[in-house]
Amino acid sequence: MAEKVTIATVARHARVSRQTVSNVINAPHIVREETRARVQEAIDALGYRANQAARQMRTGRSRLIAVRIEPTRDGINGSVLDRFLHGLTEAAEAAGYRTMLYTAADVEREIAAYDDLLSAYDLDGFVLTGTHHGDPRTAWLAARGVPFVTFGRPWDTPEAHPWVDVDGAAGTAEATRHLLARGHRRIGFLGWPTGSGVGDDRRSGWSQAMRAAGIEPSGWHRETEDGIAEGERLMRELLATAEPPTAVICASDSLALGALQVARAADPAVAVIGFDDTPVAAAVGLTSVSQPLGEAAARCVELLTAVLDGTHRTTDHVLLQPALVPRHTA
Amino acid sequence: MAEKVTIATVARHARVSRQTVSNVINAPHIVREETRARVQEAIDALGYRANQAARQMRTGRSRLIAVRIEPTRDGINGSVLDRFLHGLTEAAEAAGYRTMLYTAADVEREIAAYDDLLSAYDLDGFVLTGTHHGDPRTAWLAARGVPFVTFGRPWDTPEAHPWVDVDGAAGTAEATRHLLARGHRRIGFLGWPTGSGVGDDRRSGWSQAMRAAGIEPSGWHRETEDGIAEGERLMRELLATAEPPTAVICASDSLALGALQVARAADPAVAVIGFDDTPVAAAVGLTSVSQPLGEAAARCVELLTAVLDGTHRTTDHVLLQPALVPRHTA
DNA sequence: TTGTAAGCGTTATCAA
DNA sequence: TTGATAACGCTTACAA
Repeated sequence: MAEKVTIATVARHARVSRQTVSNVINAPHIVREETRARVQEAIDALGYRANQAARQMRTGRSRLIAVRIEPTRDGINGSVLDRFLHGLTEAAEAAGYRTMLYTAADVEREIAAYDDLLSAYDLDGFVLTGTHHGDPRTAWLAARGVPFVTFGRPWDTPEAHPWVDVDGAAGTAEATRHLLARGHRRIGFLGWPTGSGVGDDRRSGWSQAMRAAGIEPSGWHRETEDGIAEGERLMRELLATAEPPTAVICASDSLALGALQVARAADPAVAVIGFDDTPVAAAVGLTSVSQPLGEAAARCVELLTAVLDGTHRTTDHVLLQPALVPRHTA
Repeated sequence: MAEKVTIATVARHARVSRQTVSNVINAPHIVREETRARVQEAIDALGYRANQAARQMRTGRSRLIAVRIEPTRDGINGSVLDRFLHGLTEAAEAAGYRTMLYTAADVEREIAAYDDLLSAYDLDGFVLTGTHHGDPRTAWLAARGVPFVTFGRPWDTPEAHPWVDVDGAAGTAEATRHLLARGHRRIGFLGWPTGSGVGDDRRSGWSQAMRAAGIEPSGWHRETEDGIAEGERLMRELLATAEPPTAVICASDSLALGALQVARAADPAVAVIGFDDTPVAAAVGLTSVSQPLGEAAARCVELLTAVLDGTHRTTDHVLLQPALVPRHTA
C-alpha cells in the first residue's frame, strides 16, 4: 500500500504552504506562474490527487451524480436503459463527475433513496428516467432544490425542470410514412393504454401521419401492457377484423416481436416496425425506430452540470430526433 | 432545502454528548439502554443520517465499491454484464454498500482509473469482470493490497484472490448430453480461439462429454472472434465438410444466432444451442445455457464484504453451475 | 456509562 | 502573491 500523499506532502515538496497548493488546483490564476509550475511539478511527481471526502466537507459538493438502475426486467426493454446508462457514465466522467447507482422497488422507496443519498453521500444531482404523469419524484426533488435532469419529458408541466427526451411521435410518423411510401394504406398501431405519456406520444405520430395522408386510422389500433405475448395476442386480434392491416407499427420492440410471430405466418406477410432498435431487433431483422441514447445521455450530463457549475440555470430542455432503421420486416 | 442535521443536532435534541450519539450508531452495546432509546428516538425524529464524507475521513472507509461498465458493445453479449451489474447493485445495497461506476477504454486506463478512484474517492473495493490469462489488473490491485473480487476465475493462479465464476464446461457438457440424448452423434462446436480461458473452458465441456460418449469430436470444431456474422460463416464451413454435424453448440448467443440463420436453412435443420441465455435467445427461441448472474453478483458482494468487514480473509472462491434452457432450436 | 479533546484533508477567510 | 487559522462532521483515545 503506497504512502498517502496529501496536500501537505505536496506543500513540503514544493516548499510552499498548503493553501498555495490548493490555489494551484482550484484557482491557478491567482498564483505566480513560477510558483504554480513548481507546485504542479510536485503534484505530478508525487501523483497527488485531492481527496474528495475532505474536499466535499469543505465545499459541500461531491462531484457525484446518481442514477437508478432498474431491477432486472424484461431483458428487451431493459436494454434501452442499460445503453443510456453506459452513455451517461462516459459523459459524466468526461465532465469530471462519477456515477453512483441505486435501486428502488417503487416510487416511495426511490424517494427514500434520494433522502439517503443526499444526506449520507451529499450527491450533487440526479438523473431520472421514465417520467410519467404526476411523477412525485420530480416534485420531491424540486421542493428541496436538488438539481436534477430527467430523460423523459415532464408530461404535466413542460417548464418545471431541465429535461432531455426523444421525439417519439416523430419516430412513429417516420415509420408510418415509410410504410405509406411502400404502398401500405391499412397501417395498424399496437401500443400501451392511454395515459402513459410515452405511449400516447408514440401513438399520436402514427395517427397524425395517417390523417396527413388522408386515411382515418381508427379501428387499426389496439392497446395493452408491454410484452411479447401481448404483442402476439393483439396482432391476432387485429388480423381477425374485417379490414385487417397490411402493416403494423408497435410502441416497443417487445410488442413488435410478438406481432412478428403472427405477422410472418399471415398470408401475405404483414409488415412490422418496432420501437427502440434493441439488440433483439437487430438480431431478428426487425425494422425499428432508433433512439439516440448516447446523445441523450450526453445532453443530460450537459444540462445537469450546467446547473451544478452555475453556468446557466435556465430550465433548458432538449428534444432529440429518432431515426428509422429499415431491416427485413418492413 | 431542509436544514442540515448533524450529530450535534441529535445530541442537543437527546440531551447527550455527540460522542454518545456516535456510540449509539457504531457501538450500541456500550450505551445504557435507556439512553440508547432516547437517542435513537431523536435520530428517527430528525431523520438523521451520518455523513459519509466525514465518517470516511476518520475511518478511511467509504462503503463504496466500484465496478466497470463497458463501453456500449455488441448489445447481445453486453446484456450479460448488464444483468450482472443489476444484481451487484442490489446485493451491495443490501450489504450497506453503494456502487460506483467507471469506464475504461483499455487495461492501462483501467488501472489509471483504479488509482484515481482509490486516492480521490477512497474506494473500499473493486469487482472485476472478464479476467483473462496474465491479467495485469489483478496483479496491480493485489500488489497494493486493495480488496477485490473477480467475476471470472484467475486463469493462471487459482488461489490468488477471491473469485466467483460459472462452470462453463459443465454447461456445454450438459448441452452436449442433451443433444446426445436426442440421438445426435455428430455434434459440432463453434468457439473462440484457443487461449481465452472462458472459451477453452466452454469447449472442453463439449469435447469431454463427446469422448465420454465414445465419440471423437475432432473435426467438428471451428473457432473465431465473437459475432453474428462470424457464427454464420463458421456454420457454413462446418456444413460444407464431408461429415457435417447434425447439431452445434456455440460459445455465445451471438455465434449461435449467426449459426441459426444457416442451420435453419439446412435440410434437415441443424440443432443449435447457444450460451448465456440472453434476451435475444429467449426472443428467437434459441436453446441456450443460462448463467445464474444474480447469484454470481450476490456471491461477489458476499466475498468482498467478508474481506472488507474482516469477517474472514481467506481467498475463498465460488463456482456456480449453469443450467440449460431448452427452447425450439434443440 | 458518558463527556472532552484531537485530528482526518481540504478550502474560505483574512492578514501579512 | 502567499501563508496562518479555522472549520466542515465524524470517530478514536482517553479522562471523568
